[in-house]
Amino acid sequence: MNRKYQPNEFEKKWVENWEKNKTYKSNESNKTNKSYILAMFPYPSGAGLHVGHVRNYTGTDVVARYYRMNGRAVLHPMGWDAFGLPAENAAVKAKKNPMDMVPEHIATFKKQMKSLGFSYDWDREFTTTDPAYYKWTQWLFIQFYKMGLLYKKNTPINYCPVCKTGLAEEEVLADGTHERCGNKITKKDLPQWIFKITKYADRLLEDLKGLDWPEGILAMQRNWIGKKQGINIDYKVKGSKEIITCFTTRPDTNFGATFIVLAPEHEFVKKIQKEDVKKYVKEAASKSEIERLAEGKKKTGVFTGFYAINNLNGKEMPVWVSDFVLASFGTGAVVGVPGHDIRDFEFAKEFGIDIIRVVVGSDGDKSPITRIEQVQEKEGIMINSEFLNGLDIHQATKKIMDWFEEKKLGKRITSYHLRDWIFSRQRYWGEPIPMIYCKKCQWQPVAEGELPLKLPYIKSYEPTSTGESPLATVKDWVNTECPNCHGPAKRETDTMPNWAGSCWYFIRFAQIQKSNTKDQKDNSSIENWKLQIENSGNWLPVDWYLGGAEHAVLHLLYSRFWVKALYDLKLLDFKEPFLKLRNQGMILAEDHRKMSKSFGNVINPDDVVSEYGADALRIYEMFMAPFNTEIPWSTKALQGSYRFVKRIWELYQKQDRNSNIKDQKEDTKLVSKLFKTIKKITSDIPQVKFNTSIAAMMEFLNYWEKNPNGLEKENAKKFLQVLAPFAPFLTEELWDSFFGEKNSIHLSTWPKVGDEIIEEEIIIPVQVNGKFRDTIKSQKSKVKSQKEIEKLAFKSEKVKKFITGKVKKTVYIPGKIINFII
RNA sequence: GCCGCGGUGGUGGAAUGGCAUACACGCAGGACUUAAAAUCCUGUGAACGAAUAGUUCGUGAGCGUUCGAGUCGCUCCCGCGGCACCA
Repeated sequence: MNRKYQPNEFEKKWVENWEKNKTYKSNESNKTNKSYILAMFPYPSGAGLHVGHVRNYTGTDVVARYYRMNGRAVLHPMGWDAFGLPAENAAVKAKKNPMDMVPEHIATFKKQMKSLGFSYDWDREFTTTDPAYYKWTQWLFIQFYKMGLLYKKNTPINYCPVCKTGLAEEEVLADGTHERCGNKITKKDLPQWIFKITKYADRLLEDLKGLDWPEGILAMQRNWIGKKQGINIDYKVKGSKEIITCFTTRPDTNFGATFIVLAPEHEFVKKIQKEDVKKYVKEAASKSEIERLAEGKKKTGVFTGFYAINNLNGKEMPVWVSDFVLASFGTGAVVGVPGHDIRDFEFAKEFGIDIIRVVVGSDGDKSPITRIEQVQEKEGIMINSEFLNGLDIHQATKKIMDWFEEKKLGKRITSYHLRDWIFSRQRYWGEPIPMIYCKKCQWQPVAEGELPLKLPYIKSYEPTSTGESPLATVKDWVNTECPNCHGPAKRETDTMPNWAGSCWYFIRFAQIQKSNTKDQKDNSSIENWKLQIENSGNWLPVDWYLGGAEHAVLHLLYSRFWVKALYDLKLLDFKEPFLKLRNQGMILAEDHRKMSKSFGNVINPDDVVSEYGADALRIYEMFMAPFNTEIPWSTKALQGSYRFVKRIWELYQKQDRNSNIKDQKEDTKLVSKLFKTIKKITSDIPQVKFNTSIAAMMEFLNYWEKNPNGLEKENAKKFLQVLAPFAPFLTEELWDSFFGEKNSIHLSTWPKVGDEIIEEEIIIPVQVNGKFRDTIKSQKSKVKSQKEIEKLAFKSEKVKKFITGKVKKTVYIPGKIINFII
């Protein structure tokens, strides 16, 4: 009768049982009643599952279980993101081939995930390194190439000298280091496959409006896309046929323009034969971007000897060269307005260039600008600007843009911070790029029938310093024939970045259905793609996506881009991959540092499971803090969650399981409290408020323990049901062994509770002059009238002593509060 | 500098504009025990106070709106994250 709580005794049994019965198999869906609930799939590292993974996957699992019990068709799959630098670097370190190592890591991850009771439909599992998967990744690459979204170009790119590969802008952190390995990035000229993501900049920005994503992530994507409205203004150069075009967002200040600055890489600069200019350009080129930044903001520069003419007033503006102007932004040429731009001011001061005030700000200061504090970058009214005088800067901007465009001296331009996506990696462990180079026919895609283009198993896969991937040395792989003219040709030897596989994996989960893969042709072709989408059961797009915020401008941006391109190819009928996104916060170590092997502060979930059971770990991680909050681990607090789980177990053991419902007298207050708890959990889970769900259950348990037999059987079962998403093992065991239920609790129907049953005492605070003085009890269903409340309030000593004068006004909100103003 | 998020007990945190500090951890006292662990019970924002009487103060600071503000508005301060010689 009195079984002790020993989770290890039954957790394993249920893992096997759920697997055998395919309890979590995705059922048929239809568009109106489906929930595709997805956690960002992991890179299976050798370290095994981290407690941070457990937090993310438990939260996602709670949501999936909740919707499943609420009668929705749920797709909740899991797979492995195994290509890329981390896997390869780990393999190099372990002196193993990644192709051998990855399956071992996956086996560990999978075993750990199962022990934690995540309700995945394992029939849909796959790995991005499976040729059966990446043949489609390659096929998609070819479709994008054919639609003109990819081009190959020799260009200076960010290069990690330690990882020996080129990188995308998004992979370089603000401090100039590589986001994977933390080493400093350099620049290197390499021929690259480049994705025209900038073509989609506007749509990537616009469509953010319809997404239910955290504000911070939306802001980061908006910033990263960095859309700016401005104008390109053409300036004639005195004594030359050259025209210098400058991009500016502040043409309103153009009457204050006193100089022009060109980037050292600017085309016009290359034509200048002046010795000091050549010297300056050479020096600038030898400095890396990081060195330039390290020099601080002190302005350097050299005068070209040329003057440009300001179209507005004929003023001659000296043309300078300076490395503070970036060739990669705008036109690589800037018109200097030192009165109204801090950098321009610094430059003008440094080289004794004129400063003209053209805007008066809210401080009313009209005096000449001589100090940096006077530089007026903000709102204001135009002066010294002829036909703009008296306008505010926004009106002036519009007016002068119109003026420039009418005179054909300028053109409105939208600029973006977003750069095209560098897609080549000079590494072994990635999808081979399915392109062939023929001297006669140039670049040709691999024939669809040839896919997958398999990554050869090779011994020395370590990165090289030649600027080529190790595949370049595999001669019989490289040398091939041209798909077009059948002459001799060479394969592309660079591979795709680790983001490629994760760009569309959520689509694959929906496509794969074990039952039909055998009959269904899986060869990469448009027909098969469309067939698989048709047969995919309307799961797409993803309804709930949960994962870390670190992917804000990487995976999340790239996936959105691919989906939009696929929509344009009519290969998908939706434009956004992830409708709702939620981030989980990081779990720090107990010492408030990051968990790291080198600090020796890592918590292994396996150890926690074997000591406290999976349910206690799940409950703890959901209870420790709001889901998106960064929080240090606490073993003490974990023990508190363990006590909670154990007390539930023991409470059910105490109950008299043979008692008949009719014999038992229910404690109506307890039932009312239970229903209130159920209501709270029902509304909390979809809001990702797992911590307060558990607090509510704890509160209820504290109360229930005073009268263990106070609930009849059906109600005692309801408590288990709302606990089930959080503690799947314990609830299933009690459901089965205590209540003798034949079907899984996880497929049972979520308890419904109406308002009418919740009868409870409510407390009405009494305030005098807004200060709380006493309380009056009332019934929720029969709230007392103002007169009754007033009568009771005036009887209270606590209230009476503060009513020192006449009551001027009484504020009574029925059922809420009464406030006497004296 | 710009963008986003936050600041509540010793700690993690709770609170549709209406009893601030739920729930948990920790701590203190007690029960059980030869003892410890485990478990259970009680207490636990601060100040004054013998008090589990009572009063005052109290959600980063200051104003404001309101009968009433942790919550709404304004001005700051601090912390975290992202971006940045971006014209």
